[in-house]
Amino acid sequence: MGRKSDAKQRLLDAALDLIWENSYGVVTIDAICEKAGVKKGSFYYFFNSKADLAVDALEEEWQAEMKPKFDAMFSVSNPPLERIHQFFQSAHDCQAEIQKEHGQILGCPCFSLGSEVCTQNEPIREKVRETLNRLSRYLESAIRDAQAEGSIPAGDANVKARSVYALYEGSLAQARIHNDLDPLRILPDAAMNLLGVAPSARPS
Amino acid sequence: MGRKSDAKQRLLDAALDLIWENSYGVVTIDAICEKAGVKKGSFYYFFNSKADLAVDALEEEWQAEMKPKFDAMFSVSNPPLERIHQFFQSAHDCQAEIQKEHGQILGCPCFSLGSEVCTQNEPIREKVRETLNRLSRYLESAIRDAQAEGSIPAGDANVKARSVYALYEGSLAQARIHNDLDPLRILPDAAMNLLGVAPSARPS
DNA sequence: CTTGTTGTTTACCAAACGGTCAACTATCAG
DNA sequence: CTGATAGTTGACCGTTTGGTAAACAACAAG
Repeated sequence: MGRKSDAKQRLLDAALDLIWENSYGVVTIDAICEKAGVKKGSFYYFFNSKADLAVDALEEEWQAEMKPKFDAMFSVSNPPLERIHQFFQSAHDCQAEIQKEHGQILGCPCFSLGSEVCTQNEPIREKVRETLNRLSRYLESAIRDAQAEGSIPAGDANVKARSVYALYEGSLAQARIHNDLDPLRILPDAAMNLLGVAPSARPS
Repeated sequence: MGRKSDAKQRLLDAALDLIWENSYGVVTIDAICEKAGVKKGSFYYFFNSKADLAVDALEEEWQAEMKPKFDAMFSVSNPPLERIHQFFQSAHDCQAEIQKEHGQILGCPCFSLGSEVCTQNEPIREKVRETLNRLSRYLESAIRDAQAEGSIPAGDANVKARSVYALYEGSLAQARIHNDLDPLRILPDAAMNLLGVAPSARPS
C-alpha cells in the first residue's frame, strides 16, 4: 500500500552527522535536506520540525548503534572490571578513528547536543536524559558486580556510576574542544582511580 | 577626546548572559543588541561579528570574574586540599544560586560554548582553550602542593589535574542537562576519591 | 484498470537575519 | 568658538530561513 522510500532514514542519518560534526543550532533544515538528498517538502512530510527530527535521530542512534555495542561490551560473561575498562578503551579507540576520518574528534553527540539545547527544547532534553540514564545504568550494574566480587570498595553504586560517567563525558568533551586524544588516553586509569581499584588489580 | 559610553560593556554582558542561558548558535546579534539596549549600528561599531564579541566576552569574564575568584580560592595561604575542596564546593554553591535566580542550572559558559563551536570557529576555540588551561593550572598547582606535603599520592600532577578537571566539567554539564544539583553534591567526594585522598584526611 | 495510499516535487511566502551606510550628536583639546 | 574624535541612530538591502500548499508520481489491493 503506497510508495516506498528510505528518505526518512537518510534524513535521520544526515541530521545526526551534521549535528555531531557542528552543532544543533547551526544546522539548518535546508542543510539536512541537501545532505540527505531530499527536498524540503519531503522533510515536512516526515517531521514537524528540526527538534522532532533530532529526538527521532537520538532514539535511532541508541537502538541501532549504541545499545547493541553496549550489550556486547557489558556482557555478564566478562569480568566486571574488564567491562568497565573496555568501555573507556573503546571511547578512546572510537574517537581515534573519527579523528582519522574527520580530522577532528567529535565526542559524544548526545551529551553535546544535550548541553547545547537543554534550556531551549524540552522534548530533546528529555530524550537526552533518557539516553544518558540508559548508558549510566550499564556502568552502575558493572560497578555493583565488581563490588560483589570484591574488586571495588563498597559504596552506593549509583553514585559511583554517575561520578564515573561525569568523568567520561567530561573527558570526551575535553577531547573534542582540544581535538586531542590525550584526555581519553588517561581516562581508563583515572576511572580506576576514581573507583578505588588498586593499580595491581587493573585490567591491561 | 570624543564621546563616552558603556555600550561596549553592556554588549559584552548581554552576550555572555544570553549565550550562557541558551547557546551560542541560537543567540542572534539582534537579540544581543536588544538586551543591551544598543542599536545594531553601534554593535558593528564595536565588533566585527558575533564571534568577535564572544572572544572578547570570554576574556572579559575571565579577567573580571573568574581570575580574582580563583586567585582568592587558590591562595597559597590555604592548605592545598582545602583549596581543591573549596573549588568544588564553590561550584555547587554558585550553581545553586543560579538555579534559584534562573530556575535553571547553567553550568560553565566557557565549556558549553567551547563544546558547541569548537569545530566551527577557530578564534573562539582558541580563547576557550586558553581559559580552560588557565583554570586547570590552578588545580595542577594545588595538587603539586598537596603531593609535596604528602596528603596526596605521587604521580604526574598535570595528568591528575586534567582528570579532575574533566570530572568537574562533566559534572557541571550533567547538572545543566538534568537541571539537578545532585552531580555537584557528590562532586567533592568524587574528586577526593580520584585524587586518592583517604576519607579520614578530607576537609569538611 | 481503477482507486486509495504513500511519498515527491516545485514554486512560493513572510519573517528574520547579518551587514552597510550616511547623517547625526555629544564631548574634549586648543 | 572650532575642529577633531568617539559614539549613536535609523533606514535600508540582499540572503537565508522555516514553513506551506497544490499538483504530481509510484505502488498495491480490489
